[in-house]
Amino acid sequence: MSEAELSLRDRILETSRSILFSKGYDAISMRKIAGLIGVSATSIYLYFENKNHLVHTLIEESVEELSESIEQGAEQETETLAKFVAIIQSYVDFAIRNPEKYKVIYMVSPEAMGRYPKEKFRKARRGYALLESVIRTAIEEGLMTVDEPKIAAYSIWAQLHGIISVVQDQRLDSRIDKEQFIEESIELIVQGFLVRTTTTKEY
Amino acid sequence: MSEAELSLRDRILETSRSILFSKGYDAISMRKIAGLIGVSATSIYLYFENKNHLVHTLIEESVEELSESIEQGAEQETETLAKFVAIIQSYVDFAIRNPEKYKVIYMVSPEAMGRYPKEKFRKARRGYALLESVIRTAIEEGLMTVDEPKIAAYSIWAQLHGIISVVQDQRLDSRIDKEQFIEESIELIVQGFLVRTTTTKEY
DNA sequence: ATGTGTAACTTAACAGTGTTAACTAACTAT
DNA sequence: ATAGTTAGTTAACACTGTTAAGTTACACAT
Repeated sequence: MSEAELSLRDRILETSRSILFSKGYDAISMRKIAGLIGVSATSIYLYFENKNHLVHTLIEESVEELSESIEQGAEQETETLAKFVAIIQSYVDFAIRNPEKYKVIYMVSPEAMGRYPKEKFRKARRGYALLESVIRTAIEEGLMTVDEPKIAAYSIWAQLHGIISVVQDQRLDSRIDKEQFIEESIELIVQGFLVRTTTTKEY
Repeated sequence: MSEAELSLRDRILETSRSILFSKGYDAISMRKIAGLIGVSATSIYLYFENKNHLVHTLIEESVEELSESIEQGAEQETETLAKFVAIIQSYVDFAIRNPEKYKVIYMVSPEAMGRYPKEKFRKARRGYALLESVIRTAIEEGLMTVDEPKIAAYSIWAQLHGIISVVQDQRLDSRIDKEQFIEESIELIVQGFLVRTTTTKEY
């Protein structure tokens, strides 16, 4: 099957992704996508309920790629803490290497996506599930002490998301080196989890 | 000066804010704002360069309120670590109590805002500056060990932003209690900063 | 071979968006 | 009184997502 013989549905996705990555989310319009393919704008509605649904499909693709990245990163390590750090590093690396793909994932809020089938979200949860299980193992091995591993996993992810989005949205002070910021932030986040062999100062 | 005698500029801001807080960002349109005031949409352009500039003015208002909240929170405490935690707590409290105001602050990316005068950003930086100075004091007092206080301050803020935005964008697993999530996340973030009296496990 | 049905697409239109250019009415100072 | 400025207006352009109705082409059954 040659390039030109891709199904229209696939060509729509391909073109949307290309606009999204090159000109950003706001540049995506039904007429622009259709125009680039050489088809009428309304044809898109034969394959996608509406624009939201189309974008949602793009999100799924990126989520899948991110999940795979994390899984591959985790596989490289066997020791628990190394695995823990590898997952974190894989997440950040993916975001830095694929800023636009990362951006899509957090573009549409889940409120708007709520209507779509729930099994699609399970894919997205693979990363947390992996992180959560590593945290559970770390607790068993006495390397961490957290009340709720599920909460801890989501908290790590949220903190990382904060770091990444601040960098990608250009909210950082111009005097701060981005790479150094990310590196030191990961260090700080990881430190929050490691077990203390003696008590720390109380506040 | 009665309500009705507010300048048109003020009424535009007031109405925009009210639409923003009640119906969200997407619901703001020049025609809708103008319609509610009883004036033509183009009149808005007599006071604001464009929609972006109008929204930017709203952002400034919220940034100012947030900065004041943080300053007031910090004033309540004298001891360094207590001050440190108070700043963090004030930031989170403001976000939780004023979700819409918090949302505006991060609505428009600074790329689009770059053209506006730089002195407006100094206000926004008051919070970081305060946090940074507390961190410097904490280092002097031997309570923390961080390489770069400025980076540390921005990192904390980014991590907190991640936690808050994940909660507010409804990205949390429905089984997780939001309050517990925030509370434990703050604990984890703070822990990352406290000085260790002995070495922790290496990874 | 002819008619029926359907799939894949089109055109035209609606209601909305931000923004600009040109116009008008009212007030103010010379 | 006249000229200038201020504060607003209307009309229009070029977009946006989305819907309804129409068209074309092909597959299949009689």
